[in-house]
Amino acid sequence: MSYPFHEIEPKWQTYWDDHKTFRTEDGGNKPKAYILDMYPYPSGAGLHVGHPEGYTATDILCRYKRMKGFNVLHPIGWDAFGLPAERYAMQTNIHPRITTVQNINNFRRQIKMLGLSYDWDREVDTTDPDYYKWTQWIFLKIYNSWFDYRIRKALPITKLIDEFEQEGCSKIDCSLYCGDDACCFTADGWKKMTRLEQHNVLANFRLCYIAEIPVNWCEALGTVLANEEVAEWTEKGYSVERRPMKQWMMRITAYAERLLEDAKELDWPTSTTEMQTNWIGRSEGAEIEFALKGFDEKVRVFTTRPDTLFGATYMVLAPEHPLVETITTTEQRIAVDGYRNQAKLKSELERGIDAAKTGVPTGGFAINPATKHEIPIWISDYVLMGYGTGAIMAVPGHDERDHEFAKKFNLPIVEVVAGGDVEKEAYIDDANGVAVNSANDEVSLNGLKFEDAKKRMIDWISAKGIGKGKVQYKLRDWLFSRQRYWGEPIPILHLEDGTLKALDESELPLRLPDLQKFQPSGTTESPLALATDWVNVIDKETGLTARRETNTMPQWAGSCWYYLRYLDPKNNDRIFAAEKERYWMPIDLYVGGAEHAVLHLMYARFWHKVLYDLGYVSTREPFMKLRHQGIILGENMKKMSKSLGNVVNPDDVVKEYGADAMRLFEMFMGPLEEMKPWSTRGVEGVFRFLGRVWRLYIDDERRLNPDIKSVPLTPELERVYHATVKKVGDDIERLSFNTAIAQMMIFVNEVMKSEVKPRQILEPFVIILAPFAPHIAEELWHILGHRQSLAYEPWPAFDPAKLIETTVEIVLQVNGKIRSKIAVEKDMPEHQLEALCLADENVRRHLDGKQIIKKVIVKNKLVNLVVK
RNA sequence: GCCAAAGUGGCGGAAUUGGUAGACGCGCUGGACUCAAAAUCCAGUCCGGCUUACACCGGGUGAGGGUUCAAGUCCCUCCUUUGGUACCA
Repeated sequence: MSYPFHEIEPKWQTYWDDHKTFRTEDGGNKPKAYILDMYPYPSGAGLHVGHPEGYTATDILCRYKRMKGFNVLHPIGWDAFGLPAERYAMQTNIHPRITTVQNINNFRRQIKMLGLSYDWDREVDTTDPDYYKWTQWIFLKIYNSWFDYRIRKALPITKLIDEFEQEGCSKIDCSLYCGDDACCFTADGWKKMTRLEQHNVLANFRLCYIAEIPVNWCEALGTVLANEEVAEWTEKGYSVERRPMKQWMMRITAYAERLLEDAKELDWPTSTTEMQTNWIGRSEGAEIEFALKGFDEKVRVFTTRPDTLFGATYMVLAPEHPLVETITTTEQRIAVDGYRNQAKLKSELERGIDAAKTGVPTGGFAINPATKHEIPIWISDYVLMGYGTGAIMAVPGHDERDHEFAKKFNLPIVEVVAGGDVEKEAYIDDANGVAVNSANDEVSLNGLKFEDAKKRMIDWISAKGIGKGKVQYKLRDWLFSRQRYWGEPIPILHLEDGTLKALDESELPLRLPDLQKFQPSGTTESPLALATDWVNVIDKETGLTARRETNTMPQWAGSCWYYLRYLDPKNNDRIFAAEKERYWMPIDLYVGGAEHAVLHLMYARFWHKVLYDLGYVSTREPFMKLRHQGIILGENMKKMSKSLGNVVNPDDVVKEYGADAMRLFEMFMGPLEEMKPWSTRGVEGVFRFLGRVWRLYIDDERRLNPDIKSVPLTPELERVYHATVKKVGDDIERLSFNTAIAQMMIFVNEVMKSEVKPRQILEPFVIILAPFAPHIAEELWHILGHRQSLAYEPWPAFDPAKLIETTVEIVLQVNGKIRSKIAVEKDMPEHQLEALCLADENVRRHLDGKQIIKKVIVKNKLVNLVVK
């Protein structure tokens, strides 16, 4: 007979809803625990078995923590903007709002069906204007801020204007903001600028800005994609081309150093921290200026090996480098233009696939500042415009790529670090190499190892004013705009005088206009461009005509801060109350998919740091502890997919075995973070376990099993009970749910075997079971005579004294091999153990005729005799 | 190529600090109950040898080496799988 999960699961779900059992108060005397799931994108396909894995894990921890006396914040919401809903609208003309609401309703039904203990009063939906009002509000905060490198933090742009008015830009290193166009001005100079001029200067400083950059444009989707999104869509068969477009960017690069540093204090999977570190890609080196033969312009290069400057025998520019135009000679013009046109057609990815070196000489020459030699300047697509300065000094003796290129095009190779054979291959050992052939009238690196040589070279170029030490990052600014309808409108006006104007906070939310059609605009603008009434406005303040920004925000925007809105989800006056933020933050545990290792998790950290600098949040980092749930494969060990027909639908599993069995199985499969296959047999296994639990407590008449009585405990039952309380608690704390479940099975097996079923351990066992299988536990608790939910019952205590076994098994070894086992009293002194070992018949057989040369005795564990 | 994580029975996995490898579950085998089946319960189940049996012996945690009285666990080399990355100067 199976137990009536069909009846009891909906019953308790209704009870929890009606009683708002899991509503959380802000504050109080209890210690707090903020335990967060990555909220889902509510797709039309409904919940996948992968979702409940992470959700069940956190749910168990939350239910346990409540019993341990914590005030637990455990919310859920919907990441509901996004391309799938919009694409569906393009096909059907059904407003994405409608499908989004339907999908959310379905997801909510499925999540409730699993008995997850969320505080539903805190549900958020990123597409709700009351939510995206605050996404836009953060956008404005970021737009109206700049990063002050002197104190390494963001400040309101008004502070910068004040400074400009007082002392111009004299105290600021403008090259960090304006690059080569650094336009230095005095306070007077600032005041004399026109509105537009001032606007343009400030644009260089803002954390959010518009730039014309080559982007990944997808014609079929009618939108640009971030570099990191390209792979996802090309896999689905969409093609992407590179074209320069004006796009909104966020200056995440300003935070590169802090993102790197603060990651050290996080309890995250090493692979995830590692991926972020690689993504940021910090490297230390120098920027060096090379003079051009016959031109006044200089070329700047970035190198991590300034110690090899004497070995730079040629230079390579990226095909898109602006100076290519200037230096190309008439003889080389045709070849250079041809090569540049070819390079333009290739994406960065395609350039990488064909690793064979190509390139053409420009005919121009640069002067190596150390050797004074004229070195030829080539262009090649192995130099990327997007990294460093888009130009390199080529040192074929000590760089593999330069070596390959030099070999192919017969360029000179000079050894400047001794230790290898530079004719054969580049010698790149920076730990052992010693500088040679590296001296001129002013400086010599000869005899120095890498670190010293590098330092001396940087000192020299700095003194000469032709370069400086520099830290370079791979990380690029965040491409923030998308040509979509179904996203947060960017609250910016383009005024007719060419300036941008941010909306005032009081004008938020800037709502999406309703559209009749959801087709792409036909231009590179989003469908919002078609909403002419919405787009064209008059700016009240200046009276100028204006156009609204038609780009919308990327899907990451809403998820960059949703964890903060949960703290105070209904607040209409503020993004959240400061005291609530101080009470709840930071997040104690964050669980979600590893696919968000760099994107979501880095963008969210970035926004958090800006909000921290501006004083809105009190912690440097949002997510103190992070874990990823592993992917659940299909029964055939392959990734679940519709085409393979191995997708498991939670609705079917719950229908057949119930939510408790589903939860239990997902946790019993193996370690949370590992990849593991679904197994219907496995579900049946835990389902049988729940059936055993039911029959242990309940007789055929649905009454309490009459064998459950207040009777004295046997020592065996007492020990297994206390061991279970301890192990299940410990295992939940370290998210080792599979072993916790195994221990509960051991307990139930023991009690089933026993004639006596003492109420004093069976009653608290229901509490131990409850975090894992809450419905059956509530029902048993009820039948045991309680009239309230067990959600806040205290977690049972265990008595460590009861765990100690009075007898222990001692392993007797000879030469490390087990020869016998004996049961002895605990803490038997070593000399007695030794005596018993020597007396053991089987041990003696192996000692026969041999000499004992060493005795290893570990109390309560083993005796090992070493013989010869 | 580079970086990271991981390789344990027929299967999913356990072994938290160097100290009894294989907990728990699945599957399988045998038995009980039943007219029969399902369900349930009991027993066995790493591989091999020997044995009526209890026992006993040998081997065993991807491969090979090392440290140690003792290694799934620590060190070195290699192989495989998964994830990330892709000329980042």
